[in-house]
Amino acid sequence: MPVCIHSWPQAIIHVDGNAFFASVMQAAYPHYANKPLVVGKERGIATAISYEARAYGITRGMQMHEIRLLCPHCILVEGDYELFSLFSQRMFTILRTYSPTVEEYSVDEGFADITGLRRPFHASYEEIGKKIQNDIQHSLGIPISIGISITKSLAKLASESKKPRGCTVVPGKHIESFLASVPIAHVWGIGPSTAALLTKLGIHTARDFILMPSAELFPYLSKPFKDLWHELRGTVMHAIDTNTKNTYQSISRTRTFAHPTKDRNYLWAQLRENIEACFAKARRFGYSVADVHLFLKTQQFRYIATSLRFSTPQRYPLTQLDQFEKTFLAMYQQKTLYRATGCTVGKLSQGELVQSSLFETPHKRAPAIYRTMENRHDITFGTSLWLASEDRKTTKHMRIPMLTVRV
DNA sequence: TCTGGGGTCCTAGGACCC
DNA sequence: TCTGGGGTCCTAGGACCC
Repeated sequence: MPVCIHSWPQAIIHVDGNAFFASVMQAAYPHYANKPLVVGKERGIATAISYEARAYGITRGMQMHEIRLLCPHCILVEGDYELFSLFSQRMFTILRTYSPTVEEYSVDEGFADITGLRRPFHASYEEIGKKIQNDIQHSLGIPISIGISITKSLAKLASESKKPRGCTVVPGKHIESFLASVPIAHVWGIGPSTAALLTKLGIHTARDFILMPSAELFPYLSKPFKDLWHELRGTVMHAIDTNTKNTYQSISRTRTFAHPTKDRNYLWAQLRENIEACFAKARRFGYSVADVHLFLKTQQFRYIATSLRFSTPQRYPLTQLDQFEKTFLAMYQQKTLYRATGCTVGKLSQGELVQSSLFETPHKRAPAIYRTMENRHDITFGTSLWLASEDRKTTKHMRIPMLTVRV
């Protein structure tokens, strides 16, 4: 079976904002332009790194103090996520002036189907790609990389191959030669585990991968990787998904402590905050919650976890507090040092709370209490005071009045 | 990579049923 | 009671992404 089919059965473009968060900050604040800049001050680690800062060897996840050692004059800023979202929306608006079939894959990257646009634009696909790139650069002031090929997976690899400001075109005829230069571990969808497996099979490049016959390869692979094999050979397995994301399968919240701790009250307060945050987000999207997954993470990166299932989906964690606390106490061990807690809620259902079952105590006041909480940011639950006492070392003027809740 | 946070999808295998 | 086979549903956990 030949790998190459026609050069352009369809044309898919991948648009990738280069160092997106850092580039947006540089575009929005001209005095940051062309200077080493790192976003992520609020979390203490590098989230996005401008190309000027990369030259100093700064990498993702690096701590702020390490960054200062490498580059003392580096600008460290907090992320402005509303600003990033605004730039993102404008980037996609520009893309939609070329094609209605656009997928917003994430805040800083997307796909579009540009099949058949050569005639109306009197231009090659490469020229169209460069035009989009220039439009975005001129109106938003941020650099993007472009990849154009015949499937999403190939277009993504194409845009990855040259950053920043690359425009790489891979027609069907050139798939094989292009993929020869792509190490298997760099392929979108191949992680460390699968890369190790494929290497054992003698596959080192993406070209090796697509030239291995399916009869030999597929017994080792699960569905996503079989799909990827087809995508890289030019068969569309992943259509462009134009639906805007407004639903969730799960919502999670986890926080790593500034300092690891054994303190039971502090841990419970932290876990409680994560639970509240998950439910708050769920309510914002109109969800009730049937599954709650709680975990403690030890300093050794071990997870102790428990899942709970409600027969009646819940909107307010307050009504299940006793159960959560019992669960927490069952997981907690005095002598263990913990670094984080977390909560994931799942089995989300739309709509108002249905009638409580016979054996679950209804808490009629919960909605009113939560409405108060959501309108009054200076009020918090009693347990959060433990957070205040622990954080007092670093936070000088934290004001947390207590709301005593009896249910 | 001495390891932050928020997601999705897939699969093996157990439970249960006929 | 034993033996055999097949289907569905669900869950925990793996793998991967930005």
